[in-house]
Amino acid sequence: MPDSDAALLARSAGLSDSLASRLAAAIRAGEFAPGARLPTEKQLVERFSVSRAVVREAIARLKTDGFVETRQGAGAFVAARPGSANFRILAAGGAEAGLPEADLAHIFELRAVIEAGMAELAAQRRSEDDLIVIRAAMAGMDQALANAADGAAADDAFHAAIARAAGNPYLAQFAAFLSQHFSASRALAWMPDAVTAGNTRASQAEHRKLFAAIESRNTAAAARAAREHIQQSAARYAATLKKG
Amino acid sequence: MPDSDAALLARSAGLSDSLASRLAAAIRAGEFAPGARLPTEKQLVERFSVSRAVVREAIARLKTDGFVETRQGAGAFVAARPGSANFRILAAGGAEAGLPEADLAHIFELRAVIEAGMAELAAQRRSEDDLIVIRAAMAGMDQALANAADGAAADDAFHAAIARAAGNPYLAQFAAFLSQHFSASRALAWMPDAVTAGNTRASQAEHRKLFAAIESRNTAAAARAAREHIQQSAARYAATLKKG
DNA sequence: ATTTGTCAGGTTGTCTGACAAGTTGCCCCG
DNA sequence: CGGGGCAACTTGTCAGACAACCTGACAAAT
Repeated sequence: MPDSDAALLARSAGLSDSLASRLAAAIRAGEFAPGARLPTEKQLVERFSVSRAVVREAIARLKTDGFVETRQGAGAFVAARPGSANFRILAAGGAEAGLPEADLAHIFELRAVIEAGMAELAAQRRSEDDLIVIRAAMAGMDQALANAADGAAADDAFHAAIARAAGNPYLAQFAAFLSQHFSASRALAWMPDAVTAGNTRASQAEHRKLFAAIESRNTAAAARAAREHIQQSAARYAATLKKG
Repeated sequence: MPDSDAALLARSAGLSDSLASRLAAAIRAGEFAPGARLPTEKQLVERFSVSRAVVREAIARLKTDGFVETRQGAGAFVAARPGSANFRILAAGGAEAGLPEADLAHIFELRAVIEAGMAELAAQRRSEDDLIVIRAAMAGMDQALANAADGAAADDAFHAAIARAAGNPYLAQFAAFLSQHFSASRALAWMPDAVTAGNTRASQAEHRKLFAAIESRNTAAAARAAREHIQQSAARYAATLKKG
């Protein structure tokens, strides 16, 4: 980071956001080593020609991101493991921008790994109650399919029920976190076009296969079915995007 | 949330932190529905008897946590999926507190799923260069073992090299994120006690098995070996904790 | 009747100055 | 040489002001 920043921060994205990103980048680049002290608020004010309020909001953001810790009277220090407090998918750019296609493939792959592992555990641990909930979600999708209605909610419920059956809250939480990035994919899967094209029907067949494996406690088959479902979903999603 | 808050915020943890937690809790409790508008800064100032700076920092924190979005001139609005922007492991309590034993088991399980999936992909995609790096890390651990030195760094390098070989940056990033919560486990694995007890030697044998599977492109064996390694690590960790 | 332009009020973003609370280092005194 | 205490510095909070922006309503023009 240059000593004095003549090139000011981008005002378009908000001064504090710009400054926060800038400082985070500097920390990631090793410009400030873990444990080292950051410049004081006053110094940052002068260097970036912004008010102290802006600096404080930027620092606050870095705090909640786990990059720095502050001690009143002492200063702000780079955390021992900067930025490791939480896991983000979004590119540094922003929340709105869609992800590049290659990244999307990687995230689908990550999701396949998680869903396969979860299906395996669900096949081991599912209770009878779990089966009831999963069956209900499948019935909901069947009904939506018959009435040409939107079954996205039932789709969500299906995967959530499997996550619950796996009996690991962290795994479930992470699966939910990932699936959030695929709301577009699920919405697309239940659009009229997809239904008439048979995509939705194919998806439902995969659901059925997955459920059968979980019901019969066949862990290997469950993992295979889950992975297959995610991979096919990704393929259908890509195809639909290309057409539309 | 009561209309006027006579019971003020806990000053001990910082006013803005308290207020942020409070608002986040209110959102999670459904008090503010997704898309709904939050009270204005002025109203929050009056309700909680704090300055606007505190309110703004609290809102800023909620923004980076993905709970709210603000539009200048319009107001602050609850996000569509509050709190789903990032994945956290830490309990709501704080960063310092160690996790309960049951949670630790669940996280080990999540880690096993990830490492197994990663090993499988690494077995498919590893290049000759990848093998060289992995071999180097194993040699480093061998040397540390022979000299009774600390091989934790080489241990890290070994797992990082496999993550790299898997060719999926998101998967690697998440694995690194998870492994961060096990620095204590790895440090324990390389303590003198562990070495003399043969734990370290056992771990190294598992590493070797995993490497062999990746080298020979045996995906199933790689997944099995990775899972085994994580499970055994967890068992050794728990045993060491109980003794020490 | 519909559209367009303007305006006023409200809300968030930023600036400025000040004081309180806490830390750190140094000087002076014993 | 050691320790107490003070002074400078830093972060946390408060208060008031203006700028940038959004929203809804009203008036004018088509």
